[in-house]
Amino acid sequence: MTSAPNWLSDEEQRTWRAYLHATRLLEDHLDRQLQRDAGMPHIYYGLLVQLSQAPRRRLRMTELAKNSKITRSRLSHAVARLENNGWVKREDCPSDKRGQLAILTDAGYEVLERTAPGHVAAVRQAMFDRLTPEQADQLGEIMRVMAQGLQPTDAKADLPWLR
Amino acid sequence: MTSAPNWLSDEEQRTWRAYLHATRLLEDHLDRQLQRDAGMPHIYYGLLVQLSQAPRRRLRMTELAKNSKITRSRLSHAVARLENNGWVKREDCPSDKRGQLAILTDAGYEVLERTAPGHVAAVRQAMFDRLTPEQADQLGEIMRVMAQGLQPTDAKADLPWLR
DNA sequence: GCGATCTAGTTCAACTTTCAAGAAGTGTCC
DNA sequence: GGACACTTCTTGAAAGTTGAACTAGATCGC
Repeated sequence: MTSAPNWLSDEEQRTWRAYLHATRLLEDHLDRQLQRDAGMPHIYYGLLVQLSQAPRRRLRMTELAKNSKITRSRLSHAVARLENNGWVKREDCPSDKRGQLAILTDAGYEVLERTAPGHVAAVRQAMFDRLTPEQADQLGEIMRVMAQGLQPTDAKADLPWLR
Repeated sequence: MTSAPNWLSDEEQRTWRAYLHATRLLEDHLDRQLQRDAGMPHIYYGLLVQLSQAPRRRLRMTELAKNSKITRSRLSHAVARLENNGWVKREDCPSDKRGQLAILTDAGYEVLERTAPGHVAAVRQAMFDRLTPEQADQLGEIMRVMAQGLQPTDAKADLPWLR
């Protein structure tokens, strides 16, 4: 990092600022919406959604963490809390004795059934209702590009000179 | 909410999922980058940036909270921590005895000088280097629309029938 | 088979965030 | 000027997150 800093242009700064504002406001908004209506933060709700879409409503912890882009530590705490609520239960993984399966309970499923419509409405109102179809497409493409670039790959894959 | 839920289309779901992934990965990435290089989370760093750009490097707490899209409570805690680090100091507001000014110290300014280039590089690498100029423009416009829709306005302004 | 190494998941302590409550100052209306 | 409502900011406790350390089981190399 010995070269002169490559500062953002005015336009880039405006975009970056808008990105920070929009993402922060939206996450706060959804956190409050779900805390009020479902009694849990947005990310916990997302865990239940993941489980509900998995075969037999169950996933290995690591799998669930990867899908949700959170650390295993955070997931451990989250699942412990959801288990306390009776919305998730754990089982030992039969094929790998280190493994744990997180399983969506019927009670958990019912919470989703009850709260999903309101949540979708909130997402729609904040995002899709305000964007033109073209903008929604653009956003999808942009977010895919960014997500791909940030994906934690095998460290080695990024360091070919070490192979 | 008595009508049938207006579920997201497949395409919308893909976009929403990509949005969640990208924003989560990026925020985590920047948090780690700044925790490592500057010893504070991204949002704290953003507070110092705000202050550095304000006249006389100072802002009223409420102003700073609004600019940064965080609650005043959160800001109180954050500034207390930054004050402990010696990067910010507080002063009473002369014109309003309830008010507090948060002021960037020289030490705080130096932290920014030292760490800003690396942070900008991280932002660039994660976002602007991966997007075409057209996409960057689109993203800016999209984020402005979303932020505007989520702006906590006067409650009354949203409820004209109550005026 | 066995030691070295790697992976899955949890736990602990330190830190951050949230929400509700409260202290203190301002503004308004009469 | 005094009651009332509102704003500013802080505090404290509960909840959530982080990163490192740890246990247990799997896997690799020989």
